[in-house]
Amino acid sequence: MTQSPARSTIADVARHAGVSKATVSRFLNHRDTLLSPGIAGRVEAAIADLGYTPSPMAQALKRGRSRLIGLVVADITNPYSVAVLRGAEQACREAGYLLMLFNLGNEGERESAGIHALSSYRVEGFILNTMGHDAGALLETARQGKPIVLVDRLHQGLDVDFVSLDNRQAIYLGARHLVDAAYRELLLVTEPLGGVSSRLERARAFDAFVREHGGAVSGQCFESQAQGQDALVAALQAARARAQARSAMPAVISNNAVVTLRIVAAVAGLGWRLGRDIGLVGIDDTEWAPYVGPGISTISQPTDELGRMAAQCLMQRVAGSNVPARKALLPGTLVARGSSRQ
Amino acid sequence: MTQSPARSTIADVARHAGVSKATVSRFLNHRDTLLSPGIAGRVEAAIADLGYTPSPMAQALKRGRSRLIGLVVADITNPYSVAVLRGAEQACREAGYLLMLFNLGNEGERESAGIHALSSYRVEGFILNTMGHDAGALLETARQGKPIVLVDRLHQGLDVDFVSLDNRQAIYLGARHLVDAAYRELLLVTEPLGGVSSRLERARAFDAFVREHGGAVSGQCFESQAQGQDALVAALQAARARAQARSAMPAVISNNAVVTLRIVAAVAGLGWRLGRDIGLVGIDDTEWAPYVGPGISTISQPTDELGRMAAQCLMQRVAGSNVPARKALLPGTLVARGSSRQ
DNA sequence: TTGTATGCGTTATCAT
DNA sequence: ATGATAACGCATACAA
Repeated sequence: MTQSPARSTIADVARHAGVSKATVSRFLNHRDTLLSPGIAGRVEAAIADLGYTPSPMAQALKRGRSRLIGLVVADITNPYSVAVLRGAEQACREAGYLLMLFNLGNEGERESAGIHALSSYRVEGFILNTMGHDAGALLETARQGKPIVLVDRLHQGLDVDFVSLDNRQAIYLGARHLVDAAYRELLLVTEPLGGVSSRLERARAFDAFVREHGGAVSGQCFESQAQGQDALVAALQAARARAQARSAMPAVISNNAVVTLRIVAAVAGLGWRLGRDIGLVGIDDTEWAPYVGPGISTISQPTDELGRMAAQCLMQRVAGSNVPARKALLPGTLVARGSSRQ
Repeated sequence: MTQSPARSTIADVARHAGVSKATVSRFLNHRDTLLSPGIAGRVEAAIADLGYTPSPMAQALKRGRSRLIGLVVADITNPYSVAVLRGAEQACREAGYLLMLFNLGNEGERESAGIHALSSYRVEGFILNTMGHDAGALLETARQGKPIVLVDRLHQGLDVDFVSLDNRQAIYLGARHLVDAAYRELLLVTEPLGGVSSRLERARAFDAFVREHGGAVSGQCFESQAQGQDALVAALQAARARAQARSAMPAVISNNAVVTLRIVAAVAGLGWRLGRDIGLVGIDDTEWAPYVGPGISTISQPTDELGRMAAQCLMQRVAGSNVPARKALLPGTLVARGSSRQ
């Protein structure tokens, strides 16, 4: 493997074109304003000749701007995170930014480490989809004037842009759909609330929905943990018993795709059939939803939009905008399938 | 939002501790070898006081080492890519490297742009999971002495480290399992071969398997495209017809999770039942595999291992190792479920 | 319009 | 053992 010449620098170009480094730099940055016709051509040719590309590192050092955006996700394995990531990456790229990714792998304590690592690379802003269990590092970067956009999860005491599914609308959409399909005993299954804003909001919206429907509809909330399949099975059985006691039909609203699979497993274990013995609507529409059991009804999140919007909010801030913190709530859409047929 | 003081530099620390910049730098880099007891303490205190962190940008500029690894994936939406990414990120982080991600979004032509973008940030090496339709940029970076590790897909004319599922072993494992379950008419469904090494290898292994079994087992290969569901349905029907003509059972081997879902959809559309009317083993074990139909039998790839190994190979190269290009083939494991019960 | 000189935050080479 | 200084690649204030 022939070790080829190191990549050329602005000095090389200058020498090659017989001009000064400053001139080359000007050609790069102020081509239109300050430039002499003949020289410009020579510089351009030299750049092409040497295949010169500016070093973003050096530029960052000089300008204090890195054209880098930091993205911290709680768990890259979560399809939701990936979907958002996708949209965000696209928007950033189109704006000439590159994304630096930090995955917490569900170890929330590492959030601070992630922020610091990215921060040290002088990223110009952060997109965060984390639990927010580490307010310190965040407050610090916010105080340093680095823009932050929160996705899906709000963090306490942090007055920054926020992009999320309209949780209330989504829960109402799903619950109403179930009620319309004659289900009357509802169970919201969520991962442990644990102060996570989106989960709390959904739980609250669920309560509100049930309350608004007086005695006609009754509902409970169950916090499911990965290890606690037995408890989930029990909760399902209890819900069905309550329903049968008043000759009603039970149905479950699932808080995300991971929980949906847990419910599917529990239902299968009980020998029940979705849509016949128990209804189900899950938040997050996945590629497999149509093919599990009779098809899982879902509330689809506009994930690409969420990612794009997060990135765009951030770009505005990076560009200097100083408007008050915004909250962007995007609506979910219902995809009805067999699991909620009456 | 109070614009807090800019982050402190090595000069600040030096002033604070009443020493020279060089001394601080020494404390940071050669603490053990050259150091006076008292001074060290003062520097350490100053660093703690000011919350100083070195700027990787400046370090990169000076050292020519960025502690950055570039990861280019064909499609971040592909669960396989994500799984590998996960393993790679972890290994990199543990080695003190950060990952810069570039997603092609299935637009292969952007590969060159991605390589160049990352390259300009002076990443120290590349992990690539792409189609390799753009050999130019790759050859160039290889010639620049930047290590490259290919994951899953080999690129022509590029003699670099390669980490992948043992495709032959995986296909044989799946095919033998189906034959053991009394399926005799096999159909390999893959995305269009199009010169993608992993797909070609699997197709070849499949052919070899069929050949080795003489007339007892017969097999065909079908290239499925996203838009061509009808063609897939027809291929399935044809396979079943061939099977029935010799009173045998048909079964499908799917090349990856995306194709598996297409097959599931086609089978559902035909009103067939997996495991009864047609067998199925899919490469890639996903979270939903147990819950689709009677459960999808799969060949599970050691994705985390693949990612880790790719990263570790790269780290070795980055550290200067110059051993000949390696090929690491990791075995898949069979997860038998309802879709292949005889 | 172009060139010279300086500094961004580090590290390394010289001195001392 | 420590300090002054140059250099990494670039952009800019200033001088010409």
